[in-house]
Amino acid sequence: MPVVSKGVTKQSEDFSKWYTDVVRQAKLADYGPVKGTMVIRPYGYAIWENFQGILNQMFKDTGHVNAYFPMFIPEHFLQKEAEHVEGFAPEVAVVTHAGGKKLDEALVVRPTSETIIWNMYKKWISSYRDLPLLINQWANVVRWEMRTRLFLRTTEFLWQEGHTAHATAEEAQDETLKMLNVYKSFAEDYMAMPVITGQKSEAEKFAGAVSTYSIEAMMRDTKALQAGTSHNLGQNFAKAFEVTFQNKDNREELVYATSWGVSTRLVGGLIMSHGDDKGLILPPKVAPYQVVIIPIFRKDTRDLVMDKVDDLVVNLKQAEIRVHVDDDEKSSPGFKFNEWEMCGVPMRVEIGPKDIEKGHAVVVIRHSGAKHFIQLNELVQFLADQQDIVQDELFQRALDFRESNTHTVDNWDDFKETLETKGGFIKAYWNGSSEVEEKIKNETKATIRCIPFDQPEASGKCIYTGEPSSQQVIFAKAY
RNA sequence: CGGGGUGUAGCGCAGCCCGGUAGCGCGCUUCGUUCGGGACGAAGAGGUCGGAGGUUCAAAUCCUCUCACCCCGACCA
Repeated sequence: MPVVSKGVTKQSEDFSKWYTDVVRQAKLADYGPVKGTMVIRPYGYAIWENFQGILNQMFKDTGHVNAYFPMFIPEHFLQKEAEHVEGFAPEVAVVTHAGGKKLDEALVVRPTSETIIWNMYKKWISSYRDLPLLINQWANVVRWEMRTRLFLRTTEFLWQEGHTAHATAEEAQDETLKMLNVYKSFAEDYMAMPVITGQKSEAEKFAGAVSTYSIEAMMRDTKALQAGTSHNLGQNFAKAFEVTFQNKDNREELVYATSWGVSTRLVGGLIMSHGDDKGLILPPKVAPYQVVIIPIFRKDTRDLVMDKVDDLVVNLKQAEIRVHVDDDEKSSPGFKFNEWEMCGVPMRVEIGPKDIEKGHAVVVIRHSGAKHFIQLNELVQFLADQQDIVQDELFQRALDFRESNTHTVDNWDDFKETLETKGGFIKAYWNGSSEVEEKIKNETKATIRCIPFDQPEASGKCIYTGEPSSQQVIFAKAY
């Protein structure tokens, strides 16, 4: 029997399918004509714009300025840093022809901008007085990935990349961790997405970095998502691009560097942190619309209802609440309820003749389904109060979910058993060997997401070799 | 790159085995009735059947080649 699908695939049935269904049905994004490319549609882009607005302010508050560097990079730039070229070579797109002829030197389309930026920094930095240099750019980058998924991994994606230059190693390390914490605040306070901060293992770190730190979040299928990274690049790029400065003692020194970024992948993280079988659930602080009003009327009651709605809109806007009125007369209220639930608007207001008669409106909270009857004169205040309440509940719910899907194990059999039957994050000790990490990955598909800053007092023994170990790490299957 | 799948109306699909003037659902347009959890009726618009060759009186259907996309694995934010 042909089933006309209303709604989306259930999460419990097929999480991947659910994700794709939601992205498309909520009109966040669509596939582009070239394999792996994505069109970010207005509703999805509105979320990204909200991310940008908040992050941009956070960057400025921490002393950074924005700039823009070119997308085309001379091919030999990429080859200057050994690890860097090795890490990115397989996934760069290269332009060999332009202007109707073959180019003398091929141009790579930036997969990240360290090389072109450090090429420029060489020109700009000569004295300790030029430091620190704290620049961010909002840009697109291209990485030719084998397997792509909307928002999570696409051939071209949007991101921000901060690139800083410092006079000392300590300063660079401070900057690296400072920005990691900016990301943590953003994820938790705005996206309501709890994250674990920690250091990446040698195998997982950025190609060209001395050390990489990340924020790791758990999605609703209990898989891990690396949601942001911050790198201490040491003097690697300064060496490669010969960027030196004269210190106070008039001695020449190599500059210390950091870079840090988050991408449109965060939109995917947002979707998979909160969504349910009805569709998206957006935290108020990043939702394009925080309130949707659905007026309920017939021809003869239209003006009565719309008068109230118009008043309400004015007052909500005054209270700086992002509000949308769906007064489309072609679709029924029931249709709109489902539609806006799919789109994840945190709260919905229904106003019809019956409500007006009683002097109230109906408010339905998206994530809980809770229904409230609120007097019209208290409505704006109620909705304003709910913003924070909903925001907090979503964070708490996500945190509870992560905690209840995080398991600590201390022997290899339990490790495999837990991973297979329960999934989620697994805390276990590890001896620090890349070889062991590789073996575990091959045997279980689980990778070390990070070595959390938050470590237990006691030490333990390596989950794989049984050797004594002082570092507990988080294993998980990851996106 | 390995494995699997799909290309027919905007979307989802049937038709292909067994060749004979292209169909269904949703969506879209117009009009009317509806409107408090995915409304209904009537009338319409819309397709070089992914592309190129071939077989045939005749190809969406058979044959050959090709292209594209999706899903699952190895690499990655």
